Amino acid sequence: MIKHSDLSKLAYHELKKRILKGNLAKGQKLVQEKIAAELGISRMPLHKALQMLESEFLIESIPRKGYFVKEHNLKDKIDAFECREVLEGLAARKLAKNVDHEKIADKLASFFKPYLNNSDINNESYRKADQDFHNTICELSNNTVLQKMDALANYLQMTFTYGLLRTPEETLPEHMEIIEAIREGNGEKAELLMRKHATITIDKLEKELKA
Amino acid sequence: MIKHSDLSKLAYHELKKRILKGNLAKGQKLVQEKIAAELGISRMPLHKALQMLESEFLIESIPRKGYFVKEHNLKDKIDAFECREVLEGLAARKLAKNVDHEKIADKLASFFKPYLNNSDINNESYRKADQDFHNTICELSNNTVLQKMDALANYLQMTFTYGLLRTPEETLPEHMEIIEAIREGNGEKAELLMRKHATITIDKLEKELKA
DNA sequence: TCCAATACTTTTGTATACAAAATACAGTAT
DNA sequence: ATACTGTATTTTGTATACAAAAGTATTGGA
Repeated sequence: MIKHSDLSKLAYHELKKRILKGNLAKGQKLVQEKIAAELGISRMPLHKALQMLESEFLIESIPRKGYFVKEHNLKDKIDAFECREVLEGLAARKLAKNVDHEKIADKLASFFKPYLNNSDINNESYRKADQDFHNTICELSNNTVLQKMDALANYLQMTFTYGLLRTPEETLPEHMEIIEAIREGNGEKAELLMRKHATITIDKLEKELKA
Repeated sequence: MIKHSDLSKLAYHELKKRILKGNLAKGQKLVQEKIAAELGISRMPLHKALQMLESEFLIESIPRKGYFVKEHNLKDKIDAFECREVLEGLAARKLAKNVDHEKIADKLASFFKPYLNNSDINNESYRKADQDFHNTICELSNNTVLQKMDALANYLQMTFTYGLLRTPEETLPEHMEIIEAIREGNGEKAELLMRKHATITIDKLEKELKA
């Protein structure tokens, strides 16, 4: 049990939290000296933290000007969701074709057990299960590039979307269908269902964009 | 010897070049002080460059140990290619559904004009056209997340694969088919063909993996 | 009053210095 | 000879200092 103080990681997590909580306004400039003083560290580890946040698209750097909190509009969310659609489709296909597809299906199903035959679903808790479901699918995909990419796309979408985009009543059956396709070992079906699952949400977002 | 304009960017490009050329062996440790002295800069801008390379999966950092040139095996290449398959499929679909799909098809076709009805194709030059084709598809997709992600996946694959994986005679007709689907405005067909195009290459890579 | 040129302040980019951890090494005990 | 241990060296992590660019305020002129 070795604790590395690692100031840059601490700064990274603190700033990430602030951006997500909305404590730092979109478009706001992040003055290095100011933040460093606020966090009680020097600019060097802070700089490392800022670069990590930049590679996650949370902030952006303009040379000789500084770092700015990125503004994410609906279009960006849709873009991220579109990528997630195809990436998680790929992940679902790979899981279904995995030799352990039945075990994997069991694990995925476990996230939703509490909500089956339940007429009064707690939104916040279901949201967590939904997140676990999508994350696990990519983690088990056995594709390292996919894991990193989906984390990004997923993240961009999650971060700036508070609450559920669709109701548990709507998405729960879709989730279970995907899980069953994986259990059957039907890769093409699993991919198709996963993509359909995402497409419905994208359509909803696009209607918002037009409105 | 480097002019004082943007030392970190210059260091980034220099190191990237060295890694790609293979001047830096895979797994090799990058001692900061040493490289900084070599490039004639301090550790601060070098550090920035190292972090940029890390976010591109070219090197990896182990806390308190240092940065190491990443080793990319065949499995990693296949992983990257699988992501590219679905991401560029998405891009092709979006292009076909774009109002300007005919113009886009013309632009894409222009890359391959010199090779049509040509029995003696120069491999190196065709490789460049192939790269342009794939890059342009993502650039025109009008999806910022896709653009960045595909650059990564594409990059990982390109970097460590010298030469063509399949012959021009084999891939040229596939490219033209994709372009025609885009010209027709048939998104589903364009996506399907693009994925098929990638899948054939993945199968080839997977056979190598087993051998 | 308005504009522009210039001085001043702030902020980023870069270099250097120092502390702490990791690594290499030598010497000792078994 | 080998394993262990304490010490020296190397290397990373962090802080501070300074130079250059960007931003802001001020002053002088029309």
